[in-house]
Amino acid sequence: MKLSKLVGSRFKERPADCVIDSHALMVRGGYMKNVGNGIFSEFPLLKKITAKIEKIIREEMDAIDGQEVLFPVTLPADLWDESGRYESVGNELLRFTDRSNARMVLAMTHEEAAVHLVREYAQSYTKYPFMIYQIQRKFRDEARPRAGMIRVREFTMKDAYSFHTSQEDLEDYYEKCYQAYNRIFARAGIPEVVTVASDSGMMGGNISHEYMLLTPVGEDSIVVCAECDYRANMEAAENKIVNEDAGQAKELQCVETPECKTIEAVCDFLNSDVKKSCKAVVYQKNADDTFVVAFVRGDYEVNETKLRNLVGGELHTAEIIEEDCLVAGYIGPYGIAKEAEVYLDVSLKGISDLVAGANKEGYHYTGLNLERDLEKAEYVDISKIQEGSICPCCGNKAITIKRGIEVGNIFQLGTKYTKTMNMQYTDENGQQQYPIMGCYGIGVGRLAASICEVCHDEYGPVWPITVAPWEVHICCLRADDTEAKETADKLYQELLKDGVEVIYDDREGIRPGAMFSDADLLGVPIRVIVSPRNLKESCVEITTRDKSVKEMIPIKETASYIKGLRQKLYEDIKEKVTE
RNA sequence: CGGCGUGUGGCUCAGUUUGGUAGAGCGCAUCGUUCGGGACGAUGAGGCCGCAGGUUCGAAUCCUGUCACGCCGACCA
Repeated sequence: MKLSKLVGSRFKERPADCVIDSHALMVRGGYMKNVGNGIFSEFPLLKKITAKIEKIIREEMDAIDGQEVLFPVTLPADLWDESGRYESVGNELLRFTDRSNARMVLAMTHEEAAVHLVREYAQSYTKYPFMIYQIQRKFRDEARPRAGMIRVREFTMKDAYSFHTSQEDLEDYYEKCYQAYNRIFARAGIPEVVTVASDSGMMGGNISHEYMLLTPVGEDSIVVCAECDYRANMEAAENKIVNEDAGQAKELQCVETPECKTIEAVCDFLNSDVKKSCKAVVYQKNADDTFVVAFVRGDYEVNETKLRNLVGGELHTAEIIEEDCLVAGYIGPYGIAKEAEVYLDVSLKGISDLVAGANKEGYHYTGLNLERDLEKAEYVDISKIQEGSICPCCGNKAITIKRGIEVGNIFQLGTKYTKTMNMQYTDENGQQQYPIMGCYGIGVGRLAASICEVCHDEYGPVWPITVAPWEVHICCLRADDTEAKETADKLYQELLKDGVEVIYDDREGIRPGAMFSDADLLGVPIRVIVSPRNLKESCVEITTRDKSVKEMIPIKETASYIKGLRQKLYEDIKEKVTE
């Protein structure tokens, strides 16, 4: 490929609306173009990269006996009625009607379609286990797309669905997939992707893992233990708290605390320790009238995901008005209105002397002892784990919080979809059974952007050779110089003949600086510089995009040197792939 | 859905406060001089200033509405 023909333009200035580097570089480099809110087109440059990522994914999925299929993007709503998700999923699911007014959806995930495809086929236990996957577009009407290709509304995803006749078999396969995913990310040049325990969310099921690329621009908070292997999404991380120094029990007193509506104000006013205070956070359940009040220690935050799982319904931020049974700013667990559903966080357990709202305008209690003063004090885990907290796995106070991009996930779904959609098989005893499912996703475009995010410098991406748009980039610095042109042409042809993927910048009248800048934006791992200056020494210059190699190579040895270097780059990546 | 912000040639932005009929740099085209980290000069093309109303002799500028995009939050396999 000659660079002069590559569709897509590169430019110097950072686009104004790009917040993260990978977004800015991929726009500047002519990789993609924004079409609408969270919707992008891919130029050839990005398409080449995503095609390589897809190839790696296909190879690894096929290696664990996956079979590629293709589901439609548009699905009749009936199918989503079967699983109940037409109703239960929020606005991320784009619903519309066709010309005959039939209800349709744009698929945001394909569990329903997968069950639909195989439920007649797989009526006998002899067909199991099997896995089907596809690499295809999805649409999710995200409330807030952001960060370029990291969070978009329409995107390419590999989604896989496995079907099993026993939990053990699912777990075996889950483990295989777990390893396949590690190989995929290592082969794509980001072996540093870690797995974390996660919340299953709307997918249902029990066990699930997310594959996280740790980077400060990530939008998920990841809990990592410095002492052991424990890693979890903040949403799912158990918060273990032991209030050892609980203090002396004191008399329960109702004290006046005027205009103290925040926990900080109360503690300031009473000159008390925030760690001995009780903070209330109020939600409303399922948009009905039920208030859900979560109490956590004053220095903790409510983990809404954990709370939502406990409550078993949707939660909305509540606004308390005067007619309500609660007193905004003065809510406490003692003497709270019976209408409210109350949850006490484990962070409150064992504190004998708490400051808490008195459920009365302008008053708080001091000396509150939940075990003593409440009829029933049950504690649940609904607070966010913090930096330095106790690791739920090893018990050390070694928790750190990092940021990560979720590049893939795997779920043990169980029978949620096979039951609701009535998919059954006959087992060896002639009994009807529901198959057990797993599902496994990887966002292709997000993966490409994530690689760029962790593999770039100030001038452009530094693509790992396994996903790079080309392997070698030839810059002919003076295409008007006959000798340079002929040398570069010849090298180009020779490399092509040997099956090397080459982009050849043969443009005349482009100054070296501009040519280098373009090459940096393309991020091709091996660069060959042919110029009159180098030719005086009968050499060409060969560098790597990451600057680790910079050699003058005699012209005659160029092709073999490049092939050797290419080989080495592939091997460097292969070394990090665990078998 | 709430808060904030921005819409002016392909890109980055000025001009809006105080209305007078649109600018700069980059990019693009042609010519010349240049040529190892985004050169210089000359000439040229390209914009009904997001859209719709309104005020006015006159609107990019003031008013009303609307749409789009971005950021923060809520939400999110």
